[in-house]
Amino acid sequence: MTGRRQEIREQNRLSLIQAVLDSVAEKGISETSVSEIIQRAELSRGMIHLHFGGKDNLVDEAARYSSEQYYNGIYALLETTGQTGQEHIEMIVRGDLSEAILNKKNVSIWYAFRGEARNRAAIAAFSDTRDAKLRNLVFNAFARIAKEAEIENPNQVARDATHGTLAMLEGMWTDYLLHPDSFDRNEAIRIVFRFLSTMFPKHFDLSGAQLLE
Amino acid sequence: MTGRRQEIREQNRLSLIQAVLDSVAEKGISETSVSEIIQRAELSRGMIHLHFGGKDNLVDEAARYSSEQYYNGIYALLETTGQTGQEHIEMIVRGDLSEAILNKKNVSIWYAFRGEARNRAAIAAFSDTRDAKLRNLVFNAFARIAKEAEIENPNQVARDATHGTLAMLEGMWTDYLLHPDSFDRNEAIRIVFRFLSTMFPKHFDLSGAQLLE
DNA sequence: TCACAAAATGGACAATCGTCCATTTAAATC
DNA sequence: GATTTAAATGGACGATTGTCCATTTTGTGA
Repeated sequence: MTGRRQEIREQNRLSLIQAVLDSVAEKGISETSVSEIIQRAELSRGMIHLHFGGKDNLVDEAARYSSEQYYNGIYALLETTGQTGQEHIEMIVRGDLSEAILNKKNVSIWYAFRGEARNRAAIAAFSDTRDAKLRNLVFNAFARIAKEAEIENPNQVARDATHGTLAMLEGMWTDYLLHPDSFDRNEAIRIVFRFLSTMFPKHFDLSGAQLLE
Repeated sequence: MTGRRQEIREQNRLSLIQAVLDSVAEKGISETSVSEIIQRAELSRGMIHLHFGGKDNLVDEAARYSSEQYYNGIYALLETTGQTGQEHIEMIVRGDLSEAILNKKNVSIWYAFRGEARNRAAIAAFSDTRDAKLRNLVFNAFARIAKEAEIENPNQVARDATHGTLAMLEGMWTDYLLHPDSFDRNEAIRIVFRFLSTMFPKHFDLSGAQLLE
């Protein structure tokens, strides 16, 4: 059994991570100080050093946690649907643009970390890992679709489709970042599906362009 | 005549802005301190307060300058080509993905500022202005194309094409940010043109997918 | 060449940063 | 209930932050 002692310890550890993410979302990385963090977590100053050895390690850990949460969210969605390539793609697109994943807090956090990624190796690594995992899921799905479509050069087409789809989703996130209140989720999904249906007319049409409930 | 005095003054002002941009590109916003800036500009500590009233104003001004540089670069390219819709779109896409505009320094700066945009009104405003100006150029070009194409609902199609194209370009920038050394400029352009040619087959084909020399 | 003023300097300053550890608290064990 | 010890506390610490101004420098016009 996990003793009450260890339980509290882990809960405090998590509180610190959540406090970092809240602060980054609300005030940005440059205003996320040790004082800010421990005030939000309602813990004492020494806890950061105790649990993580220093502030930088804590921030890195928060970035890792956040990346993992995103991927887990997408992956969980895939287990609620069928296993065909188009079902996977549809679910990834709709999930990536859903309120549960694409929301003000997540977007703030994600872009704040991205802005620092180039100068912080650990953050870049988590960002890359998330990206590579997602890319892999999407490519595998498109590879199956391209094979079925009996086109020439299916591998290259799958590659381009993966690249194009992810680039477009990325762009939609940026739109949301810049104009969260005027962002039109339906329009965003429709445009991605317009792209999908022109590339694979037999596999996609605009009827798939629905918001995730 | 502009006296030598005023000339030096303006040069120093510009040195400070350039120093901020260099520092942001190399070290990130959070490591861009007053000490760092004046060391790069080889000027004295008081100059920031003298010219800009404070560090925050200087950083805002650097963000404004950077946004303006981007837009001016694109706009200058448009004056070297024809005035048809497809010529404009081709030039914008090729310019946006050219080495002169999409390079390590610019990308670092752009994403660093973006990461702070949500928490700094001034930076968000410049980011928005650049975005709106570009969006306007692209929409006008697509509107002309959609009109010629004699399709139904040309306005909506032009809107979607604008949204999709800009989202894709945005995504390509992110790719470059994350993997500047393995980024394939040719592939990026090809994918955008694949999108364009499926939307407007009479106006675009893959022959336009060439790097800007 | 001299007097004036605009521009630039660089250090003083309080505030805040992150780190670290002597001390206190409280869960676990006897 | 007493003892042990892991966990948590919170303040001291030096380093660094951005601001500001008394002083010095230097171009300009008399």
